[in-house]
Amino acid sequence: MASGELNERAQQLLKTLVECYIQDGQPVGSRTLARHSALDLSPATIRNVMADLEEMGLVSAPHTSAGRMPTAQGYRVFVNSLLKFQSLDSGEVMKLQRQLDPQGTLPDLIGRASNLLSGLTKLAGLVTVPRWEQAILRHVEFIGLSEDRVLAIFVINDSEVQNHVIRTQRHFTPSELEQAANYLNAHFVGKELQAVRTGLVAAMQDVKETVNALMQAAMEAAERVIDKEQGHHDYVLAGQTNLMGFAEFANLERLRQLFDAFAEKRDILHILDQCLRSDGVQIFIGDESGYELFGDCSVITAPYRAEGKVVGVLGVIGPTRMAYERVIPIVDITARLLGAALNSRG
Amino acid sequence: MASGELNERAQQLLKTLVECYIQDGQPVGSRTLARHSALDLSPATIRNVMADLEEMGLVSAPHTSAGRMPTAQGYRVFVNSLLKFQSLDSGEVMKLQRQLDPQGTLPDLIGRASNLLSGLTKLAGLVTVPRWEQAILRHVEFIGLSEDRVLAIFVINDSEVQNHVIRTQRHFTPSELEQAANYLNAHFVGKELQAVRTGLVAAMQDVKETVNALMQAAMEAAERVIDKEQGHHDYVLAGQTNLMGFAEFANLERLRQLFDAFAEKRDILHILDQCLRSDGVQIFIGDESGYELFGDCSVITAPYRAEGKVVGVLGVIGPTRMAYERVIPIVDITARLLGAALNSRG
DNA sequence: GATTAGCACTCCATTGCCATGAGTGCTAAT
DNA sequence: ATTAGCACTCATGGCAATGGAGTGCTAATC
Repeated sequence: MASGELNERAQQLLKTLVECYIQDGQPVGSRTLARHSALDLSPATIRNVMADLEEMGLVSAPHTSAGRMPTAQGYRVFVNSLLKFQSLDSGEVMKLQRQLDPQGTLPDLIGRASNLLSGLTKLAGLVTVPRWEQAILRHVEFIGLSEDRVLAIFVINDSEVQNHVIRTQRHFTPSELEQAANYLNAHFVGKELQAVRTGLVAAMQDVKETVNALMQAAMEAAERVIDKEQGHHDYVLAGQTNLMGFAEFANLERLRQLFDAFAEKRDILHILDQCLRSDGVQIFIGDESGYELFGDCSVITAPYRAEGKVVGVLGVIGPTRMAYERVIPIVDITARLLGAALNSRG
Repeated sequence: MASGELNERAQQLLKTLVECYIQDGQPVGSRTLARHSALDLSPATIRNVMADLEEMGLVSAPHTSAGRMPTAQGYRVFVNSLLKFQSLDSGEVMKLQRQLDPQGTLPDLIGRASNLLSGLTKLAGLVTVPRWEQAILRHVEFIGLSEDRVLAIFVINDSEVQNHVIRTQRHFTPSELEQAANYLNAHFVGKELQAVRTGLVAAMQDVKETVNALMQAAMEAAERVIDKEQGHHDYVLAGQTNLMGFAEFANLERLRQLFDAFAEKRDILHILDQCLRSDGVQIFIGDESGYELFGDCSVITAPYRAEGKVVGVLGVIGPTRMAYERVIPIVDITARLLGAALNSRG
């Protein structure tokens, strides 16, 4: 057979091979394949096809006399063109919707989403904390705490509140603080945070000397707010213990690396970030993510939106040997429902 | 030998037995014990003593022809009366102090403490989020968000801010909101949160009808704040992966139960809560905590204070076979230093 | 009377061995 | 092109033999 293309039959066989392997995690031999594929072929024929698939790098055998298992590349072909999604039954969708009702705090909602993902898929769930691209200042407030400490409260977008303690050079009276807050509210409410910063720099030159020191401090606080708003990537993980069930991670050292990566967050966030730009379900199989660390893992992600804009990513991580046809729709719909929940908090 | 008391020699032997076992995790035999104990005794004599210790339930042998290992009770005697703490070298203390400088946000500080604990002990670190017993209202602020949503901001104690979105029956104008906030600030600032609640109930009857609906909503928000303030136990965990190194947890099922307990938080918090009332380092060995789940774990905790009052607990969790003489002082000093850091945040 | 040497005994862990069975590749027949 | 047949490979599990670490007991010793 030409090494370039996969004929109908080879595809069918690869499909059932992957399915079998996903189901019970053991190399599948020609006889099993013969029984499970709808095709009416003898094991011997199948062995020939397998040899071809192996040459193409889609399957491999752990040793001479074992069956074949799919390679990362094999999985890739499988999900790209052979997979038929399983649509969720409406009961499950209802349950999802119920669990994702928009009540409660934002972190709570995010946590529930992550739990849902892990619960439904029996894998580890990941949901990034949403980040609105444009952060619009709604309100500023200063409250004196002690001699030299002022609490600055920034209300951003719809209901996000950030507060920072500012250390000031001298004491400010309540009326001074109010005056400063009024000034800022009058000039900057409704503006984008970045604009606030640049605006503040300009304003510094006009405003009377008395409050200048405070303004300076406020600006620092604003920068911190911007930093947090833009740089503060974070995600919520759930069900990591689900991963311990899989034979793939029976090796404690392996498991430890994975869990360390979860705690370290950097690498995971890097992967998730890449998905912010895509606009549908994305699938990383094996080390396609670029990290050897995730060697025999797959990551399925989908961005979620609020008011039409992508504000975060959610997904699951598990062994490459996962039930893609089930997991992918779950990730997809969870992203939609989380988006809907965010909108209806509006 | 009488089964009641431990003579000098038996104590000494128990001590070295525990030390040896802690060091390399394997049942220690009479010969090894003879070599490591300062006493000049033959293995045969030691075997006799061991038989006594076994009868008392302080040591046990996994099978006939193996050495002895300490039971939970044996560990208990060890830490209660045989253990000599190892004082930390000043370099380590300096490092601790440096890492725990009071800069940054509160959650950040807590996180660093937890990391330090896990880093120094190579176990899992636990730090509860501090909870000030008295929550004094410093400031209230209402900000209109949309037709029927108002953001309520409560500043509590020194620099803690809580915010809640309230759904209201009708729209409130900014001046109405300001009026309501002024009223609350005038009457309740400086009061304890509980007092605010009862005060609000009383006030509801006086205040004019117009803002009544808002007040009602505010009261709900206040209750939520109180709930969160009082009921919102939480802790920060670090270095859980350290536990994977220990042979005690080589069993994946065992490890999973443990990690699930970390994620579930309930049981862990329950244990930590018990330590709030004690006032020094506390040690749970094996299932002394009351949870079978922590069968071969020990938990070492110490409460930490701010302004003289206990506000939280920190500690570590690891296998019973841990280096108590090193871990205990570390937990102790970390609690002190965290307290100091909290105080100097002013 | 306490301590110790000596000895028989127990039990675990390791090793080597063999049988089994699942599965392959190849070749020749269909 | 497909398939039956066959020799070959390799992982796995059971089994017995072996070695070693350590014990308990008894009798000798200090």
